[in-house]
Amino acid sequence: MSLSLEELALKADVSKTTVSLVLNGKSSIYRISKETENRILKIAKEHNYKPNSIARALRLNKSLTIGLIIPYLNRHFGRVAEVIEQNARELGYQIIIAVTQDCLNTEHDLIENLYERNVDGLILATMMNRDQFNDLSSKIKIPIVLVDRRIDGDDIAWVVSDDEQGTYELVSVMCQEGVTDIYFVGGIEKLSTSIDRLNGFKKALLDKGVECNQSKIQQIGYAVADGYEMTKNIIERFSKTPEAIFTSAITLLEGLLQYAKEHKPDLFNHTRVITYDDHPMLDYLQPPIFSVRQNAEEIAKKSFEIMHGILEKNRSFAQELIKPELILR
Amino acid sequence: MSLSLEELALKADVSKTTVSLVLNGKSSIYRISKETENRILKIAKEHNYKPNSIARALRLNKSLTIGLIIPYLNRHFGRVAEVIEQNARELGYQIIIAVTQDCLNTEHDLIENLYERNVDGLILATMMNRDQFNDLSSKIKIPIVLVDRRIDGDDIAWVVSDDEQGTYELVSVMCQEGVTDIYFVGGIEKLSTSIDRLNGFKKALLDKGVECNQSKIQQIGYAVADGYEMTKNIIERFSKTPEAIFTSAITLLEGLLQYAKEHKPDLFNHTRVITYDDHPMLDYLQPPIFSVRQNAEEIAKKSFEIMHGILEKNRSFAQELIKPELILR
DNA sequence: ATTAAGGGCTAAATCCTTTTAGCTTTTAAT
DNA sequence: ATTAAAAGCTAAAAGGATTTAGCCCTTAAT
Repeated sequence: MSLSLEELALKADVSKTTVSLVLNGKSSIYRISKETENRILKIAKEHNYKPNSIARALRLNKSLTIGLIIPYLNRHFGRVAEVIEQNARELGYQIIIAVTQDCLNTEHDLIENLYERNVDGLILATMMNRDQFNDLSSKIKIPIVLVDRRIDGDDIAWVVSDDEQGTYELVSVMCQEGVTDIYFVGGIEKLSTSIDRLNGFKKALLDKGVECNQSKIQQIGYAVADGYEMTKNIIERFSKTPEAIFTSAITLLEGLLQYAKEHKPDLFNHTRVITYDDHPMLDYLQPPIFSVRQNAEEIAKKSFEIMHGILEKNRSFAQELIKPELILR
Repeated sequence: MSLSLEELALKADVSKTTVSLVLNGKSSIYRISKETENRILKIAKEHNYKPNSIARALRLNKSLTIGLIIPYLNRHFGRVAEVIEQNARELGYQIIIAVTQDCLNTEHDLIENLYERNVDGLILATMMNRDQFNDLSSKIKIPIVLVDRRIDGDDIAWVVSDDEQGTYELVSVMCQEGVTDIYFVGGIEKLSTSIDRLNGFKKALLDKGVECNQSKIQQIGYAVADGYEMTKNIIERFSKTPEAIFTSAITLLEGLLQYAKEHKPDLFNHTRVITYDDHPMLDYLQPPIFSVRQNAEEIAKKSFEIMHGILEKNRSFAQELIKPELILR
């Protein structure tokens, strides 16, 4: 294992140039004879030659490595990461992974760090706004594909779930059942996921002729504790128990469930709960909680596809809205 | 950004050797004058110089990169990966991640691949047996730390949850309540996780004077479908409904729940269910399902710690059994 | 017989750092 | 005044691959 071009050249009694040319399929361009070519290929195979990837990266300024920066490796992003890795591997790329914990500074540090470490591209679930992103783009000369959270812009590549449509459809189901007194338990306000889900939410209500009351909308963050807090606010602030609550992430649903268990065990007697994000365990909760399942596999596949297109087929940026799936129980 | 040693040298009007020596803190060893040193440091700072990590890796034969190979990026391994990444980052290492889907061939390919890509070490949730591992070790000249699944051997580094003890304690709780007719729904038979959990299971029963009937033990695999299958077998083969079922992973519990929902909605009326692995949603299932929570954070922390010790403090291998936590609801 | 074209291969530069061995100049000691 | 030691720095090699420019030899053409 791990012998060098030079050693191969010695064994084949040719120069390392020749070996390199042959192994890179340039025999005919450089008129290496069939005989020499076969000899070299045979010896390379016998010794299971693999080019030293570091030396290659140095020379070619190309590391076949993609940086993946996401907030957490939770169920959703874990699945996204898993599928990105598999797709990447098939095309010879490796994935360097790093988690931000939804901290903007950490995100910046990580981007800089991976950039300096010569990744060929970055796939990013970002917290940046448009200005911050543009700043970054001007400094960084490698392709960036946003995943899960988009930033508007004509030349920004992204792949996200169709959050607005998904939420719209889910909330519409409630509306069609005549339930329109729905509370919105939201995440980090400025992220596209929040904005889009809130828009879908409002649109569904408007379609039923209901103007959404601002007091029914809360947005703190995506942590479990935030879900707990927002549920608490809803239950304690209003005398009337809500007809329904929409949590815009599974973590927020967890927070809601926790609050309900501790302080409002009869919540489900009066209140329907629906949520963005699906989870298999929801199948076993009583009463049934309707949900929207994001297609993590498709999101992952497309985002690497776009990256690969930019890196190797000089395609330019692309944007993809992935259809989520309504799960009614 | 990204200017080279040579360019810095030009600006500082010294050789690149001098710049390199200064930036690597070897000024005094090589008697570089304070004045020159400061000048170089200042210029380097002004231009935010960062050494090209690829060139560095080539020269030093050290990439500051660790390969992490795990079966899936599910909740457990996702958390492990997340914490490993954070710990690694603090010490200047990057994590290259790859998933095997519990396929031994994939695992082999990945190990070879990462090894050729010059990772400094491997953290591995392996499917290999001892012979396969020894074979590998002789070929591969970088440190390996096993995580989650151990292989017996005096010189093999591993960090795993104390599966035997955890299962023992959990099953003992049932026994103390007088429930000893317990069925074992297991995973991939040859893995240490399965072996240890089964041992803990048997030991708990033996302590109560109950010899475990082989027919109550099933081991297919860790997939949800396997859990479904094993539950089906238990329910359909035996006329008497079991007093209790132990699932040895959360995925197997999911399979059980699915089967129960479809074919045996009254399962919980007669049967207690306990499981290895915890999950927040379990808090909201009725009736309560007792569980064993693995300390993913500690597992992750220790495994990187051992790796780091081997790489930088020439410590040798180490083995750590991490205490899990009983969760009684 | 000379030139041109083509066939078959390679030397050397390049990517950027790190590190060894050693050069030149100054200072101190005898 | 000579030698030895110290101070301050650098040339060049090494690490392993890729690629450009070009060498040498044979064959064909004029």
